[in-house]
Amino acid sequence: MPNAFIRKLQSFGSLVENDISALQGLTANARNVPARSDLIREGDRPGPMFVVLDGWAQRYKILPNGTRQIVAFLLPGDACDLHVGTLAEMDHSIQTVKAARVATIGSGIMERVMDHHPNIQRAMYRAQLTDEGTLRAWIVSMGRRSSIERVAHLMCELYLRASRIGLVHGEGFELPLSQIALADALGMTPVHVNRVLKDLRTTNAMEVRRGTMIIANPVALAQIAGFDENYLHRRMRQAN
Amino acid sequence: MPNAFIRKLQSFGSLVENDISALQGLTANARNVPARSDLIREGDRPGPMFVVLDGWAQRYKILPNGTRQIVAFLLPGDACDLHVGTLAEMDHSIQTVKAARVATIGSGIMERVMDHHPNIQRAMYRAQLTDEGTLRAWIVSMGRRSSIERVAHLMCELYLRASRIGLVHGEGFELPLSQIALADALGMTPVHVNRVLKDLRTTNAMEVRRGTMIIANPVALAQIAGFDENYLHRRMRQAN
DNA sequence: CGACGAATTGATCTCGGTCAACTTTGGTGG
DNA sequence: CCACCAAAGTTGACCGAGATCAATTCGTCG
Repeated sequence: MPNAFIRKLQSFGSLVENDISALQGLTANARNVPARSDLIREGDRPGPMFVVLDGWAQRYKILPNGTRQIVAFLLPGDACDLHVGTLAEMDHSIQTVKAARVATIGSGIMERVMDHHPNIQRAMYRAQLTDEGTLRAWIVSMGRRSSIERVAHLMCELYLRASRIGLVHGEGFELPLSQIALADALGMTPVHVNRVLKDLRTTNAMEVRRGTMIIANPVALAQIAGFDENYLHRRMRQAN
Repeated sequence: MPNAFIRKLQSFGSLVENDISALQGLTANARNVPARSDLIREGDRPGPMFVVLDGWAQRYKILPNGTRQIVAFLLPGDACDLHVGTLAEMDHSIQTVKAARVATIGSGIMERVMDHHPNIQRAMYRAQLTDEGTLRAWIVSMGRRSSIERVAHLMCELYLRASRIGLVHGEGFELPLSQIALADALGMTPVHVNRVLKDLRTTNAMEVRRGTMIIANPVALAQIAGFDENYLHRRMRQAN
């Protein structure tokens, strides 16, 4: 079975045998990385591109006042584009959340492969657009949603993404995020995240137990999140 | 002189004569669009891709509760990628802010051109990555910056972007955004935007007069915004 | 067992939102 | 050229969602 990166790209456009073996070659050097290791740090010169084959990672930025903002979660199959030499230095860091398996693709190599494999090029471009959509959704959440809506929305997003890559088993999936991490992703304080989670738990919408998120009532959760009805149903159905 | 779109792509990688004439052909059908016209609406099927050649546009989303979140500003040269058929329907709308000149590139046509022009492909990909960086910066602002920092940061961003495309004249540049629009971009209320602008005005950092933003003290503004010192200096210098 | 990080809960505070009035600006038509 | 109108800007009074501060409790791992 092809790895998570290949599977993700395949979902964005058909790849031929030749494309797949190229990707296989690119990711052959995958290594295991322990939890909470920085793959690259803010200020570093953008180096290689990383691909998460297994486990979770996150992009984050530490502000001058010491607070942290997580800007994206990277699930298996996700690639960390590093501005491919456009920028002089990284404006944020990338770190594993839990133990992960990540492949490293030397800068320039990916571009060369894309030049020779239009299918890969196209799939990467589309993956990029999808990521952008996720970023926009985060901005909407942070700007105009209440804290409970924000939490619910992030959970819906993660649930959807997890289910697309086959990480949902039964009613739940592994959520290796502390309340501190959630707070830093949602622009809230850990204390308030805790209270909101309690709310969601007592209203039987969802629950996090020992690193596993359980969505007891997906419809209720999506309604709290303010998911567009149509959007929700289409996606939730196709996901299952 | 090539149009703003071509100039922007050139800044991301060299284009040959052949590439440029292809782009010229793509944007030959540019038309004038009055202010506040929707180019495409949430729920529409993603159609063509739009390129702003002159004027301002914005991406925004209206939430179920009626509030609006602006997710990006599009300046001359910026393209509105529309998920190229990945998504069944738009999850946000795109609208002109002021009278603008926009070219329409049929869906599929851009992909075909990119397949035949690797230089364009590469430049588009890099432009995409840059846009993503901007989105991440917005998330950081909304999550972890105070209202005055947020306002100052957005102003720094717009100033930088305007200066890169030659829109800064003397100490200021045209800012066709009402306080309502700023509020919707920053996740604040118009009332509070007004107060923050007053603050910035009385501390002589910056000022908006009749649609023109004047940065009296760029260093002070950047300090308020929490711009990374190095980042600031490098960029601000290269911009002038 | 001991210890440290994370989760939980209560008390209190504050930044920014809400509500409401009034002023300024810019555009339109008589 | 001015009267009028709508939209945007401005200001004050008050409120509340979420932050802050602080104290336990819980879980896990050496």
